[in-house]
Amino acid sequence: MTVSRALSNHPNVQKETRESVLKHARDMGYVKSAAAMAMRGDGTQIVGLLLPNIVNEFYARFANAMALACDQNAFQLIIHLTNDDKAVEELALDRLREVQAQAVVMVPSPGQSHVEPAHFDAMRVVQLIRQRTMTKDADAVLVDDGPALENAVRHLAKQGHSQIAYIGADAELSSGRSRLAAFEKGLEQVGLTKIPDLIRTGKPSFEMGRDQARDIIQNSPATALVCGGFEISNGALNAYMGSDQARSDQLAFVGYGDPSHYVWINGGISTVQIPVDALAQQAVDLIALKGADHPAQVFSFKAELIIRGTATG
Amino acid sequence: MTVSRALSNHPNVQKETRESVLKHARDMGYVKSAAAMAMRGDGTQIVGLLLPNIVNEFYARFANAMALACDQNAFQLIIHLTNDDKAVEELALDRLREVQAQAVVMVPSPGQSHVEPAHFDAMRVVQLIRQRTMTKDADAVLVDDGPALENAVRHLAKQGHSQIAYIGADAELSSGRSRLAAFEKGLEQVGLTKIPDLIRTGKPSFEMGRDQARDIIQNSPATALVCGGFEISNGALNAYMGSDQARSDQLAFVGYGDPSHYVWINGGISTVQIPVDALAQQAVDLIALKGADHPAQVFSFKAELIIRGTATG
DNA sequence: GTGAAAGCGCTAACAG
DNA sequence: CTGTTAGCGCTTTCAC
Repeated sequence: MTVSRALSNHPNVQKETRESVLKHARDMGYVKSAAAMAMRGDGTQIVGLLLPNIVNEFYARFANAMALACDQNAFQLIIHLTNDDKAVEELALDRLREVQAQAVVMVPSPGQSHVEPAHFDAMRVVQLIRQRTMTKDADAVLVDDGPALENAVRHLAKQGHSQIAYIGADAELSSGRSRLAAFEKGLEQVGLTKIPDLIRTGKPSFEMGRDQARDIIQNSPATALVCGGFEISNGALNAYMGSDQARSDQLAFVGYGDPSHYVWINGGISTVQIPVDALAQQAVDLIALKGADHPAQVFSFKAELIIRGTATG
Repeated sequence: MTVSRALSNHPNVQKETRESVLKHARDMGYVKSAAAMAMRGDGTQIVGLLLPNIVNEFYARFANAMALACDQNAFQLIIHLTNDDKAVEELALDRLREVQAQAVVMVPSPGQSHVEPAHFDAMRVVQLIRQRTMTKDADAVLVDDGPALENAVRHLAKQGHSQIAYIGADAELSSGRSRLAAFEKGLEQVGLTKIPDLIRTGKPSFEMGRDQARDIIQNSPATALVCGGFEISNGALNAYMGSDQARSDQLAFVGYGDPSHYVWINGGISTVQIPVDALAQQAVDLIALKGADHPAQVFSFKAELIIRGTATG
């Protein structure tokens, strides 16, 4: 009827009629049914965000920036936590498909995608931080942290360290591979030999970082430790701060990601800083760009090494 | 047709037919349209969460717990950030109504609700931390922090402090009123007189906390500072850590909320610890309890004073 | 055991 | 300028 046109801003409706309709609608608190619109095929305003968790400050800041941007663009942001679990991730994607989400921004969980079926559908996909090859064309917003990690090793070597340990993700993740490669490249650049026992890789998590760091601190001759992952860094820091004061004072520490409190801890935690706001902005730009076709672009943002107290000589 | 019954687990369908249907559905990655279900009146699986922000570790942990619980209960969690702005909040609520969210968990923004219209509708409402009187029956999950705050004052007095400052939310918030009252009650209990210049209230935010703390540190004779809010605490801590080392060493500090890193900063930040996981669990229980009627219950969880380095004599 | 009809809220495409 | 028809995907009736 006419009210539909009035509410949809169609031209063919009397000025007074429209205003009357709009007023009444406002008075009775009417809102259009998103379900009906979706069913007609008008699409939804829903965007999904899949993260391992949301307590890690990096992810929290990313989610915060995205939520803000989504509110501005009249999107609804649905968040699912995957805990880096493939099965949970697939479930979340299916649920997003149920509500016909326009797009998903996701941190792909480790493990090769076993030829994912129709888990994506019409959703635009933006991969964050990590990149997985997938059947579906997907944009990617990545971090170029190689130079910063090499730089960390060079810096530590210059401080006289020759026993530099590394904790990072294993080769299942593209980011795990590339960070480890950067670390090793750094060693090579300064002429240090790779010590297998000081290189720990695995499924990245707070617990993994904490346990590996604890072991390194207690049982290895390492004099410096470099982290290659957000949760790993926090876990390792937990072990570092909890360890015997004298022992940790002898260990140089370089974290990954830059939670706001790192600057206040232990004279300042040195770290690889990731430009989280730029990443979030790029991700939102990609999903706001509801352009029809998908050129599947890849963006990369440079990380920076920040030297503070824990890595000065 | 028959496939509908098969997919909906109705009894009236041949075993082999059902299995065939299910198999094909899985193969082609079929998922039910949430839009169609919603339109029929079956309700949605959507739950809204309205928070001021999500970088503050308290809110992040709350959101994390809720997101996890929602995934388990097959809910979809839509997050909107209000930045404590009333207008933004109302907009977010309307958007949640559009998608027929089952429930909203919200931290009400400051300011009396100007007889909110139909902003709620059929959504179950759970107020978090703060409570606002509203036309709609709403559950509330609150923090009983009075005893902990009184305790903080008593502890500081016992350490010899007589010039104790307080930064908190103003009277627009029930929580602001009650925390201030608890602080003053604490003063009274130890026989200290209230010093108006050392009591700062206003719209709670990181900036507000930082600026007030900076002013107190630089221009007041206070020897101790108690915070009455999450962002205020982080802002004040920022000023505290950034201030002249000598000056801040002379100032005892009691924060609010217990971000994981407080324990590592400056010998340990004393603080009022809120049981965030219990709060989140209660909120989820309330929304999972899709029981028809609304008894509008109020829950209260006890906060605890944690004394660390910054409040020891 | 299976099929046909109807309706949830909305709007594009046609009448009038 | 305004009204009617039809159909988006799904599940209840109610026949068969």
